[in-house]
Amino acid sequence: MPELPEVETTRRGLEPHLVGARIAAFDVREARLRWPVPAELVERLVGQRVSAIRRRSKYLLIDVDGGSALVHLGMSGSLRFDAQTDPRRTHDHLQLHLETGLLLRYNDPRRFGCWLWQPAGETHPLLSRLGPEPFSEDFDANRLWRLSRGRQSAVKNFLMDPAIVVGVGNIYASEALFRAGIDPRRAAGRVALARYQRLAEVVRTVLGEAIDQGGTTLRDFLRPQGTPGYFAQSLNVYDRAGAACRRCATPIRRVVLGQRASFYCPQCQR
DNA sequence: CATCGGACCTGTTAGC
DNA sequence: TGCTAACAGGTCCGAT
Repeated sequence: MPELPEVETTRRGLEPHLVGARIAAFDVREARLRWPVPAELVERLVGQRVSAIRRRSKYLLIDVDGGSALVHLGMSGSLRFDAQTDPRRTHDHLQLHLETGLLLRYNDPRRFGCWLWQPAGETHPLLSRLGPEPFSEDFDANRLWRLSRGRQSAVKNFLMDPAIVVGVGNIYASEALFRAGIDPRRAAGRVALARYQRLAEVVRTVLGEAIDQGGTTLRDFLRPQGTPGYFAQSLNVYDRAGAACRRCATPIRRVVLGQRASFYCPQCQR
């Protein structure tokens, strides 16, 4: 489900009620996530006060003394604030009881997400090989151009490679390539520098606009307070196969690249 | 190295 | 109405 804008939206929704709160209890109802939830995580979190919540790529880091909970939402994970009296729902696998009385619940039907422990001062192996954040200075056209030379794989797959740049998932890769006018099937090594210039810009603007809109709610994404995101109404190509291009009215096409559905306008994207 | 396919899971929907 | 197959916002890992 979540790409960078949805994770950032989640982070912003958690921040006001989570930072400064002490964790009174941490219930693991189902430890079988992508990797088993380690017992150490429970020991490390209970009794601690949350000092910050950060995001790196699509991971959330909940900081306490001694380290951080490293949280990934996978395809179907979500975090939600509940009152103590709200009943647990199906797939509510974890719950943090805050001393304020709020309950932070982690729901994840497919269990592709993870909750792990990262000791202070260490970088978890999952984070160690990630490329730059899209809003950082390290992400620019030169990087895209340099790293793509000789690459035969589709530029869409290249853009979704977290070693190149983090946070661009299936929705926003299609959307960015539409805005840049680049055919998603084009070999990454056959995209010129000037076009990567445009791509780097629109990756930032599309992600930024999506964050401003609270993310994209296609089926079930909700913010921690229960409200949907509104970026779905701004999508130009994603999930619009057969519909008219908003720019030229040509029917949007769907193709599969790297086993993922990809959408583009055959007229606007070359 | 780059690239590909399979793996991990459950829920929803389209199609017969 | 019921069954089945395809598909879903991620990404790691092993084989080639």
